[in-house]
Amino acid sequence: MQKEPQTVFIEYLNKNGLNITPQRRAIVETFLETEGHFTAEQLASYVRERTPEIGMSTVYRTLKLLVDSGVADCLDLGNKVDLYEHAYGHTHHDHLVCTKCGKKVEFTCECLERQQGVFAARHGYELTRHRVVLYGICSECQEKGIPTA
Amino acid sequence: MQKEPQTVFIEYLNKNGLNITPQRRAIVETFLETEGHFTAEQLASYVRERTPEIGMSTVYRTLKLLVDSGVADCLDLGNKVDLYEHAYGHTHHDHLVCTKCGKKVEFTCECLERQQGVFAARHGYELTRHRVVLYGICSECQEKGIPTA
DNA sequence: TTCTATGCAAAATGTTTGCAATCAC
DNA sequence: GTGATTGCAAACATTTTGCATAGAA
Repeated sequence: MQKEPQTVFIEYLNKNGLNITPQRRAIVETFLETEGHFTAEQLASYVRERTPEIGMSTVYRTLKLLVDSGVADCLDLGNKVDLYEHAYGHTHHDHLVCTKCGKKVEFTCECLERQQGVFAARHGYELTRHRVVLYGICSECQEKGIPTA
Repeated sequence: MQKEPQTVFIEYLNKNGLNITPQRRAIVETFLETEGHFTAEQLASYVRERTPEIGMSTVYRTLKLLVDSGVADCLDLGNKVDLYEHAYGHTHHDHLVCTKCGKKVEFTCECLERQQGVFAARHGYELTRHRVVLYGICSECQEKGIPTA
């Protein structure tokens, strides 16, 4: 049986002598209610729908705690914007991104998972993580048919 | 027999009604003399060693032309900084980055090259490109032995 | 001469930080 | 009370843009 993500976060706060504040509560709750991939800015606007008086720095700072506690993952899909997604209880996956509409699909590449260690070892690297992003055009955007420039 | 990269760039300029200026000349030459991965800022400082009066915007604008012409590649290795490398006459490769010292190794993952089309097709995507970055700690940094926090 | 390019300074972007006031425990 | 937290504004780093001047063809 697995812990609730909230619990994981609370325990992380306790363990590190950090306080549980209304802002942090609102941010985690909103974070967990929001599926998919979103920016800090988007999350902030969702949080403000219920708790209007939250500053961006608090959102950024709390997101950092969420990542450290293992509840959130921070993705860099190559847009210069950090995206966040649920991490706790989710298995590792990579992303396929539509370059027209931005739609994202998750997938797992078993072969890369297997192979990456081989490359790393070959060059004497101790692997910590990887990032695989495939870029393409999704079927809907292909139909809309703006030809690929 | 292959064209020289300079030639490719000059032809690109001509074809698009763009001028050949001393600045563009200095930037391409320096770009081609510089091996590896470097930022726009670094390239600018190399160019200025011989041609001191070059503005950053010109460097950025010219790098964009170099990428468009196929002479340069622009990489995003997850540092929020664009890195540039030689593209013309080089085959596609991915990168293995040391998270301590930043050292980069290039490799090719045949299996991903083969597999990526399968994933894309499965989700109805028409693939355009991919980005694979493996992060780890290189052998030298392992020896220096600052334990992985 | 005509259209493109340059360099500067200012804007834009997304994120981080300093700090005084405030809150959790 | 004491130390952690907040919100603001300012700082940041990187890249882009507007514009008047200068340059290529």
